[in-house]
Amino acid sequence: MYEFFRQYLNEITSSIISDAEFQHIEEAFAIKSMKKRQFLLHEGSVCKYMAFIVKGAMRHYSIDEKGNEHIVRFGVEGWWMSDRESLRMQTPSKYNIDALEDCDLLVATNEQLNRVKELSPLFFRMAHLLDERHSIANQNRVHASICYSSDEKLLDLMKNYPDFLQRFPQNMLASYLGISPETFSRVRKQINAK
Amino acid sequence: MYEFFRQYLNEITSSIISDAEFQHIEEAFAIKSMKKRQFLLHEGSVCKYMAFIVKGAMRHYSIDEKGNEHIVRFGVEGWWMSDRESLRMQTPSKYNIDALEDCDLLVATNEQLNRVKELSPLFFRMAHLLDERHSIANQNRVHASICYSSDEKLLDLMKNYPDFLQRFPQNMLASYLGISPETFSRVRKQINAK
DNA sequence: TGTGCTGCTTGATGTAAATCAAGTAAATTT
DNA sequence: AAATTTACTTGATTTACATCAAGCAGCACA
Repeated sequence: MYEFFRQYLNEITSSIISDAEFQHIEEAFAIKSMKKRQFLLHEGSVCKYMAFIVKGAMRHYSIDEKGNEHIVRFGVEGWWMSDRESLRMQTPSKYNIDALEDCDLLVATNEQLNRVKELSPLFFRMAHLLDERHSIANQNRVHASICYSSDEKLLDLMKNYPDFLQRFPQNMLASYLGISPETFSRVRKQINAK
Repeated sequence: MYEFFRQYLNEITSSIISDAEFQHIEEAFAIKSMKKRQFLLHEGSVCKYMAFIVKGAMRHYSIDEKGNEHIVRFGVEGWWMSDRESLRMQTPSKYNIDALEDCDLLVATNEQLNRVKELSPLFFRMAHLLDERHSIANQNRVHASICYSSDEKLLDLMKNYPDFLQRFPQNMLASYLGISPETFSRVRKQINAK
């Protein structure tokens, strides 16, 4: 359970974490299992956890006045899930996070996170790298969302996250791209024809 | 020139930086003036600098095959400008950055940045906070871009960055929102009618 | 074996916004 | 001051995409 997390930390920081340091991290993160459709965060409440996904898949989304879901982010093994804004500022979230598959998570609260950042320099560095990557990924997502037509959006998705197409239903992928499921289906057909 | 930067650092970290520590920072950042329309980064080249804007305004944008500009970010006094992906990975950028007004900048290269992060814990903390904020801002931008119709996008802009409406021409604001200048003009009229 | 879900496709219709085009006003250049 | 460019608006037309609606296939479960 923690072994995968340890590997992840080594990899992302290009280091080998010591037993002593990993001890701190292990203490800060609790194991949490979630069944499909269970919620990690409900709109209106403050985000409790920063969650590392060991197994399974999740989605981070909002619901508008008309009841439409808008997925801002997916998460799979080796990804983090949280509403950072809500977690850091301790403000009510406008988002939901739930499990798309049965999940095994490692979760830490905001305080535990701050504590472990102080105790483990490697974890601190990891947090930094993570923010950087997250920042860059979001930048690219903004770019795609502003510049691309729906077929370009889909092609971009197919290129960057080909596994998502197998793993998630098309209506969710459509929501992620900001297009309707029908358009998704039609554009997909059109692309495959080539 | 550096005084504004020093204030900024104090503010964002909620600390008071020592002379000794600020010395390191001052050494890492060079003063750079730019005339309106001058480029800090050209598409295809590797981003040289992380730039702190002391005075003036800039834009970060791409140009598509049809020659249309897509602005992903504006920058004004107290904001940072760079293509982080290109700077950190030292890869060619797909973006341009140029000055919308005459600018005074403080610039550091990637190495200088790494060095000053090592030398100054406060600067390191600042970098961390910055990434966090940047991440959150981009998250919200993704959300707006996926969920909002064009009038909601404009209202969102008016709420979050009211000064931009005075400062930047409408065609650029339209580009930033991912809508056409004509739509911007019409939607704006419609909103003001209320 | 049926009854209802869920996921996906396809066609018909509607609509928001892009594009095209023209014109005015303001700012810059000469 | 005239000429040119840039910024913005307004109307007409087109287009991409959403919405509405129906139908089908696979799966769950009773």
